[in-house]
Amino acid sequence: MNARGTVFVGLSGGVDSSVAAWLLKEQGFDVAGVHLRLWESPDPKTVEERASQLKAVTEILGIPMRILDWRENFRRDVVGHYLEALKRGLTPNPCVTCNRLFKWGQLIAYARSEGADQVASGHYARLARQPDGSVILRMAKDRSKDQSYFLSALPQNVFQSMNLPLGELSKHEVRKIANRLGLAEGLNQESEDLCFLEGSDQAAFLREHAINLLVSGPIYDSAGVLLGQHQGLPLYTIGQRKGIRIAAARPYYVLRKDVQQNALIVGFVEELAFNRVETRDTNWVSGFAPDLKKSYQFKLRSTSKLLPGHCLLDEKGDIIAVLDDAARDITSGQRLVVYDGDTCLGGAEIFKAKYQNKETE
RNA sequence: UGGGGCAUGGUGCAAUGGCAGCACACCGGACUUUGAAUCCGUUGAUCCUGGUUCGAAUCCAAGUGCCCCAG
Repeated sequence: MNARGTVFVGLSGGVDSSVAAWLLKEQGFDVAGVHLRLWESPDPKTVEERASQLKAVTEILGIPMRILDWRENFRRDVVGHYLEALKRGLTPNPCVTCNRLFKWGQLIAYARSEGADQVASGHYARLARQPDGSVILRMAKDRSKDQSYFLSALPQNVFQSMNLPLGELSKHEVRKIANRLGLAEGLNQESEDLCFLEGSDQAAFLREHAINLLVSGPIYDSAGVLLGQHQGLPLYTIGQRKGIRIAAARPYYVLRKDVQQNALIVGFVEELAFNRVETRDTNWVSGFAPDLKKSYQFKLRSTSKLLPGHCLLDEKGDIIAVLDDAARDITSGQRLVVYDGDTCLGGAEIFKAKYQNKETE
C-alpha cells in the first residue's frame, strides 16, 4: 500500500485525463485508471480505436485500468432527461447531469466500494481545504480553461474525495507534459461536442432517436407577424441565429419558444436582454449562504465572461440572480453558476429569465 | 389594358458607359467536455431579344413579368 493512498482516475482517452493520471503517479499515489463506457458508438471501429488508445496510455503510464459499462444508466438518466427537457422547451445541459450522476456521483460510490481513497479527473479547476475541513471549489489557474462550472452541481461530500491535478496548469503545460511522455500520438482531439452525438450534430441525433420531437411549426416576430416555418423547437435555443432561415436586413435571433403553440418567436439582437434569472435545484458547494448585500459574479456558460450582479433567494432558497448589466442569451434549462472572485460558490438550473427595469425593482 | 414605375445571387439592396459589390440566408472551418453566440472563409446574379458603342447592369427599341395611379 502506498503512503498517499489509492486514487481512481477517470480516463477519457484524451490528453487531459492522461496527464492527470501521470501527475498523480509522480506525486506518489497508487493510481488506477477507470474508463466509463457511457454510450454505444454506432461505429465498431471507433470503439476499437478508443480501446487501443486507452491501452496505449495506460501502458505508457504503467497503471492498471478497468472499464465500467454504464451505458444503460447513462441512456436512461442523462440522454433520457436530455430528451425530456427538450420536449418541454428547455435547453438542457447534459454534461452537468453526467458529471453529477456518473463522472462523480456513481464513480465516487464505486471507488469507495473498491477501497479507493480519492477520485481524480482531468478537469481544470482547483480545490482548497479550509481549516474547518470543508473543501472549496476554485477556478483553474488558467481561467480560460476553467471547468468549475461543470462541477458546481456536486455536493460537499464529493469534493471531500476529489483530486484535480490540472488545476494549477495551463493547457500549454499539459500538452508539453503529454508530448514529453509520448502521449500525444494517437490521442483523442480534445474538442468534443456532446459525447453521445458521436460526431454528428444534434439535428441528426434527434432525427434518429427522437423524431417525434421534431414537429414543424410557425416562426413569428415579436409583433406576431408570421415569418416562416421552423423544423422543430428542440433544434433551437434562446439567442440562436443559425437555422432560422429568414433573410432580412439584419440577422434574426431566437427570442423565445412557445411550446403550447409550437411556435418560435424571433427578433433582432436588441430584443435579447435578460437581467433577472430565476432558478431551481440550487446547490451550494460549501453549504454556503450568500450575502445578499454583496456583489458576486455569474457564469451562464462554462467558458464565458463573469457577469457581475447580486443574489436574492426565493422562498424555497433558490437563487435569483440580478445582473448589473443585461445579458443576451440566458436560457431555461441551462446552469447559472455563482462565483465570489475565483471561488465557485455553487449553481442552479435556470428556469426563468426576464428583463426587469432597474427603476421598478 | 390609359398613364407612370420597376426588373441584379435564395432574399433585400448597390454599382458618373470602364474588373458586378454589400447585408441577410445557406454551406464549410476555427472556438467549445452542453445548447448557443462570436470570428474566418467558400459558393452563388445583371428577365428575354435585338441595337448603339472600343466597351452596356447602365443608353435605345420590342417582348415578358410585377407594382402604382386613373376610369
